[in-house]
Amino acid sequence: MEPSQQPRPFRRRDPLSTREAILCAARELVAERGPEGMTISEVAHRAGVNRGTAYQHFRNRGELATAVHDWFGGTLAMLLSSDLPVSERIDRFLEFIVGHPEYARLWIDEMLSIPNGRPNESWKTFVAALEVFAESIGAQPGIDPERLGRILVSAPLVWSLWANRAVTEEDRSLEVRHFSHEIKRMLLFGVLNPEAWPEMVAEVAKPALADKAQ
Amino acid sequence: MEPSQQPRPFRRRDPLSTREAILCAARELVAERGPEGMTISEVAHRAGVNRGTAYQHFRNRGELATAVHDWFGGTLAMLLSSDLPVSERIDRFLEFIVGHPEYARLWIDEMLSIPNGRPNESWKTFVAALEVFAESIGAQPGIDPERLGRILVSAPLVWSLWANRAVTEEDRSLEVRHFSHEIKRMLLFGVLNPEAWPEMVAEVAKPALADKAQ
DNA sequence: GAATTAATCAACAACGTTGTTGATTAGATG
DNA sequence: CATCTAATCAACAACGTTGTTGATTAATTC
Repeated sequence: MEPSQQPRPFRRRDPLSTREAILCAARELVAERGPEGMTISEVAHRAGVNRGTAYQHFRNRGELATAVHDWFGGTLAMLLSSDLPVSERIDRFLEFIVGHPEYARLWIDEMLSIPNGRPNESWKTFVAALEVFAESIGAQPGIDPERLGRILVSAPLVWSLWANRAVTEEDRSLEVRHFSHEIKRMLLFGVLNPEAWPEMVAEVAKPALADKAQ
Repeated sequence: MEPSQQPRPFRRRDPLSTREAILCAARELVAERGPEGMTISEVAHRAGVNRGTAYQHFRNRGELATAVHDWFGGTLAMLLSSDLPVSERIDRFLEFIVGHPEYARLWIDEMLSIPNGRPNESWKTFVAALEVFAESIGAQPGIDPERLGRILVSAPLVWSLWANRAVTEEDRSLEVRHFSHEIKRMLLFGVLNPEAWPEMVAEVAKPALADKAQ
């Protein structure tokens, strides 16, 4: 490597947007390769920034990782709470999550790593909202908000990442409509025809804790 | 590091179980840290084997990774097909998946990385079985097998990893019963009370493709 | 029991990543 | 304009991982 004749090519200084560029690249990388796959080198490279600059903004790898994590927590609440009617809320949610695969991936990682991380405030408020809903006239009786919440969130997350295999924008929005239709259908009517499954109906009629007792 | 006086401590030779130990450690590691988090060094260390030995059994990191992948594909079919009644099948599935978190994690990675990997044969047969079911008297009308399959599989997978935070064995089996109850309830009755959501019922009555047309 | 095979390991070189340091200078402040 | 702060970068050392090679020897075969 010969010493370059040209003066060092300094970039225009704008620490705020530099930091944002680094964070953005980090999110992207975590989304692509999972949290362990993110390296400072690659992040800096993608952000078009010297590796040392990244260390100026984030003390070390761990701090960058938690910064990604925090950014995520911030936007999560926004997504779960809304005053739109349910049907539109579902569509908005699905569209957002398909349009932001890095977000879906982060969310899944978040769900899988709660023991290590801090407790998640926005998740609690989401479950609280489900509890209110479960008591309302619009809900089926006997709902378990905590577990239903897991189902309602995780299924679209995993699906959305899968759906992003679609190449064209058209294919993607078609897939959104298909999934939206199926999940609404399921929410309204379930999957099994109760008349054909009397034993299961009887089993579910009992509370969960008594199921396997005796 | 001084040269050791003792003769080199050779381990009893048993290539088959050595290979199995390496594969097992690899699975464990992929489960814990995701596919990018698996290093040959750590795998060898956990398997109690010299790193060079690992290279004797697997040409390189990639080959070990696909070996893990293949092991997974093999056991997948077994899990999805069964002649048990539905209710028990659900319980067995949930118990297995909670008892084998490394499997759940691998499965999720698999679902998220289909574009890179080879197409998944066992998934196709699973969807085919769902198609047959969808036409049967036991099913609700209008089911979309492909999308329903995603929901039915991904939700328990993500839940199971979350459920493994439970410390005691008792807590875990309690959680299994709760989730089992909720998912059966949902399969039978859905989530929303159709009478309270006439617009959504009307929306779902139309086929998915016509939803947003006009 | 001698010769062969191959399973196991230690040591090596090449490479990538990490975190640190010191030099350079853009932009802010006086 | 002179000074100061801190944003940016290049270079460095320490470390871990990768894949290779050659030595050692447990099993197997003849």
